[in-house]
Amino acid sequence: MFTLAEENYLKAIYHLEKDSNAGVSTNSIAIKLNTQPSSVTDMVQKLAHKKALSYQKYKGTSLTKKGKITAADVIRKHRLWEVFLVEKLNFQWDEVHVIAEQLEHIKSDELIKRLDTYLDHPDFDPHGDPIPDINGVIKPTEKKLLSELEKNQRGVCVGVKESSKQFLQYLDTRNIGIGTTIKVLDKEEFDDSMTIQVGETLVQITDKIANNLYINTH
Amino acid sequence: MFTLAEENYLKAIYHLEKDSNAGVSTNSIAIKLNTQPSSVTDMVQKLAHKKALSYQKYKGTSLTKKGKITAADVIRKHRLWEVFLVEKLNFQWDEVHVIAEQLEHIKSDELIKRLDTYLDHPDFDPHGDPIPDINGVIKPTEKKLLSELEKNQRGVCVGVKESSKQFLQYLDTRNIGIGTTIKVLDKEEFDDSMTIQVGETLVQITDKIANNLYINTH
DNA sequence: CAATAAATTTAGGCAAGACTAAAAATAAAA
DNA sequence: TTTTATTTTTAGTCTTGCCTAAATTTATTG
Repeated sequence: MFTLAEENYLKAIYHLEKDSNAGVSTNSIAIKLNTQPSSVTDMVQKLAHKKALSYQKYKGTSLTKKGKITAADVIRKHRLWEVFLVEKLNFQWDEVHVIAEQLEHIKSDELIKRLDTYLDHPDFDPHGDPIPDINGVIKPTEKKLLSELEKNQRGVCVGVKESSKQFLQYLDTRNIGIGTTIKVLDKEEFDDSMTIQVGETLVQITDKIANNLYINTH
Repeated sequence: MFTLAEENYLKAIYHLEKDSNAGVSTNSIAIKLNTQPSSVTDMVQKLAHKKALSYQKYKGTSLTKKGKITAADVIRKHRLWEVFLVEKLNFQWDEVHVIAEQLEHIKSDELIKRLDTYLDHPDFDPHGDPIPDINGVIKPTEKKLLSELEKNQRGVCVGVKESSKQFLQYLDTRNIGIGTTIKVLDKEEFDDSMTIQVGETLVQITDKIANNLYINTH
C-alpha cells in the first residue's frame, strides 16, 4: 500500500501533528526528515492523492484517518521491535532506535501479531513511549517523571528521558529497568533527593536521577 | 555498501553458481529474479564495476571473493531469521521464507551477532539448509534423506524436502522436528518402509515420509 | 558452412524520490 | 501599507532499477 519513503513521511507528520495540533508545515517536515522542502511538497501531493492526508497549497497538511492509522501502525511496529531488541537481545535502551527504524518497515501482519504475543503484549517501549494497539489507538497514559511523584506513591518504570550509557549502567547496578515497580518512601525538600523502594531494597537517589526516569502511575 | 537490489542479485548468482559451477548466464539470473535479461545486464555491469563479480560480455559472470562473502552474509541473515520465526514465534516451516526475504536486508552486524547467540548458534535453518558462519563459510554437511540411511544408523533431523501443511502436522504428531535424533531400527525391502526410534518411542513410517525428511549424519 | 534460432547487449524511456535554482505566495517589519 | 524576509511551490535534473524494442553476438542445425 505505502512505500518505505511514504511510511516515513506519514510517521513524521503524525509526530509533528501530535505536539502542535495545527496544520503541519512543509518546512517542519523537511527539517524532521532531513530533506529539502521541495521534496516534501512533491511527496505531500502524492500522499494527498492517495488520501492519506489533506493538503492545501501554502496551508500545510494534516493526516486523514487513513494516514493516522498507517502511521500508528508503523509506530507500533517500531516500538514492538524496540522491546524485542532490549528484552530479548539485551541491547541497551539507546542502541535500538536505528535498528528499529529499519525493522518497522517489514510487512507482515502475522509477524507483528506473533511478536506482540511473544513479548507478552507490552504497553510501552524501552523509552517509556506507549505502543499503539492493533487499531492504532494509544492508551491515555499517566507517564510522569519520578521526581513528580508524591511520598508513598508507587508506579512502574516505563522508560528514561536521558539515555546515556552511564545513566543506563547506573540503573542496571540498582536493578532498575523497564517494568520495575518503584515506591517513593521519602522526599527531601532541600536537595530534592529521594529514598525509593526497588523490590525489597531501599535506594537513595539524587534529583538528577529522579528527573530522568519515567514512571507510569496508571 | 550494497543496495537491497544488489544484495538480491548477489544472492541469486551465489545460488546459481552453487549448482552449476560454470559461469552464470544472464538469462538464468533473469529467470531466478523474475526480471528481464536487459535489467540483468545493467546490474551485472554495475556489480562488476563494484568488484563484486567478474563479467565478460556474452560470457556470463561469477562472483569474486567480495561478492561471495556478501552473498553468504545475506544468506546467513535469511536463515537465522527463519530459525527465529520458527523457534521463537512458532511459524510453520513453510510460512517463513517470504518474511525472511525482507528481514535478510536489515543492516546491523550487532543485531545478527546477538540474534545468533539468542538462537544458540544454530547450524541449520528450518528447511535443513546450512547457515554460513560469520566469515561466510558453510560447514561441509552430510545431509541425506532419511531413506538413504542404513539400518542402525542415526542422525539428526535438519529439515524437510516437501513442506506441506499436512506433512508438517504429521511430523508434529510424531514429535519429529528440527533437532530430533532419529535412529533407523529396521528397513523393509518390499515396500521401503522403516521402523525408526524417536526419543523412546518407535515409529513406523512409509517410504514417502522417509523420502522427504533430511537427516544430518555428520 | 550458410541460415536460422537463441541469448545477450544496447538504446531509449519511465517512475520513485531526491536535489538545486528560480518563481510565487504569505508573513513580518519599517 | 509598502518593503523585506520567509515559506512554499514549480521547473528542470539526477540516480536507481526496471522496462520494451532493436541490434548484435553466439549457438544450432540443415
